[in-house]
Amino acid sequence: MLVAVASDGTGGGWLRPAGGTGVPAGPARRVPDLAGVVAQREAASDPPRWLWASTPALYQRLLAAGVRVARCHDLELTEALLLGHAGRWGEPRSVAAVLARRAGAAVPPDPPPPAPRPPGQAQESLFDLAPPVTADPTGDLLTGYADQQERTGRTADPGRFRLLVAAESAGALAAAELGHTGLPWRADVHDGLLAELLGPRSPVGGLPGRLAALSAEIAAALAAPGLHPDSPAELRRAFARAGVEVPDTRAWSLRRVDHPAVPLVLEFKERYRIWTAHGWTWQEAWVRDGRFRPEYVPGGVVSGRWATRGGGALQIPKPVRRAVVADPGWRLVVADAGQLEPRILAAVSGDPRLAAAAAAGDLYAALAAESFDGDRARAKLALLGAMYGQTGGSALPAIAVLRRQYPTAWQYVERAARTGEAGGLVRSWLGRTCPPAARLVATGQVPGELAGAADPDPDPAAGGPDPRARARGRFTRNFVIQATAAEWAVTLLAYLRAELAGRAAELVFFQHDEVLVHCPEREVEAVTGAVHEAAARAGQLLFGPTRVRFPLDVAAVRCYADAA
DNA sequence: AGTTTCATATGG
DNA sequence: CTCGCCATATGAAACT
Repeated sequence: MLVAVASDGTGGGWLRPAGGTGVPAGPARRVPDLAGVVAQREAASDPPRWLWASTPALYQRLLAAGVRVARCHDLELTEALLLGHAGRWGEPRSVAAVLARRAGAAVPPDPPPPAPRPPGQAQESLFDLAPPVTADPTGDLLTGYADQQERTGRTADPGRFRLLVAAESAGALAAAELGHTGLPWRADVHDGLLAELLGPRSPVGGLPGRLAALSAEIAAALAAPGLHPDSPAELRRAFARAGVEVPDTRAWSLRRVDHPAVPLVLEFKERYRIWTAHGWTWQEAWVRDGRFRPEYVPGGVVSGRWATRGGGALQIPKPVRRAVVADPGWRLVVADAGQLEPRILAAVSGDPRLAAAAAAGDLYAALAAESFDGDRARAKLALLGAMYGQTGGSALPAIAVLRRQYPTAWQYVERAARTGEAGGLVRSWLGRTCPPAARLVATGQVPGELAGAADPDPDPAAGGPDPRARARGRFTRNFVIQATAAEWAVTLLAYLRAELAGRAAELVFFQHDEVLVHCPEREVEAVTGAVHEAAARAGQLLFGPTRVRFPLDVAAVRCYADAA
């Protein structure tokens, strides 16, 4: 059962049941308490799949009212996937845009995405700002849904694309829930670690004590009074005057020179970074009531990975993770998928020898034993180099070994690379499509064929192919792996949130191939089992019977920093 | 003064 | 032989 649902902007809304193809099964019903009605239907024996325009626009209000749903169809996310599949990346995705395209009418642009919104400021939600809706939108929703069903049936692999749509929609639910729940964050522990790393906070907003002292020591070591070590240009000039020429002031460049200022600069950089990106100002903006609540954006990255809006949730420095602490009597179950991308390559390519290695707990070790004289590091570099399109460096001989011994896997990524170089589009396992090359979008010359469209602008210069085409080849080569890995991970998340429903355990963090569950100590065993089960089911759903395993490293800890 | 790009860090 | 993929965020530097 499908139920179209829309908010009226004042707490009420419309509901309209429909069949699986989007044909209405009755009239729309207007209710004054939308969250209450949705909660009732969710509690019934056969909760529907909710059809709505946008999960963030509607589900946040339901969550605020304490209501969760099991399944939805997010029309805008689905539209983005369908447009991408048709090579029409970036076109408007609203319900109005779907209907306009269907009718051959002028397509209205989408509203601009919201600015990053630290929870402290600007508490008004979309609903409070938007004018109340007076006309029933459920008819348009169902028309748009039916249109999407038809177009899904015409995709390259409708069965897989339906899985993609379901996974993307489930991911949107999980993302909203994760942002609502938040990551446990001990402000006092964070303060303590900032004091330890940075010293006392400056009352006038300047460098904190420890950084100011380091800055002075660096200036003295380089005989450059008043030096600002956070300025790359100043720092590089100061090193030059001290007789040390460096190409830039990156940490790895400085590490290669021998000068007493270098260790001081490296220490300064590390701590300065924490001060600016995850210091007191960040905490005041993003941590409330013991939780860090980032805003996740499912599908925000071209490869289908999630992004976040503000808060840097996906770049929390390792040392700062000490502030992520479970509540008393609770634990954090930290699960991350090891060696995910090479396992994905084994699964999608069907390379029998790589699949055999991917049946092992340590894929790289198995690969090394088979083909690299047991040299695990070399095996790893070869595989990563093949997936990233490495063309230089000391790993080239190892990459050549891989190419010879695992030809099916090699050809899979090589084919994706050549398609990209030629200006074509590639797809993930479930059918997420890469964006067209930028200049093709700009000129409207999107290739209609997926493979083999000629590059309209080949570089006439001698000495090799166009570097832009080469870069595009590396992008498409990696896209088919990274996008499929994202699909596997979000499928795991979808299964896991379903398995945790009804428990005290809560999903609190998700980062590409890693998931954190906060749960009472007594649930640790069940949660650990659930996450392993979710990983196994994700592999089966995507790839069916395969030797390839997707093992998880799971740790139950009090503090995030204690995992791995 | 406001906006864009660069350099550098973090994460996967 | 930091190289090859995907990102976000900050401050400095360089612009309009």
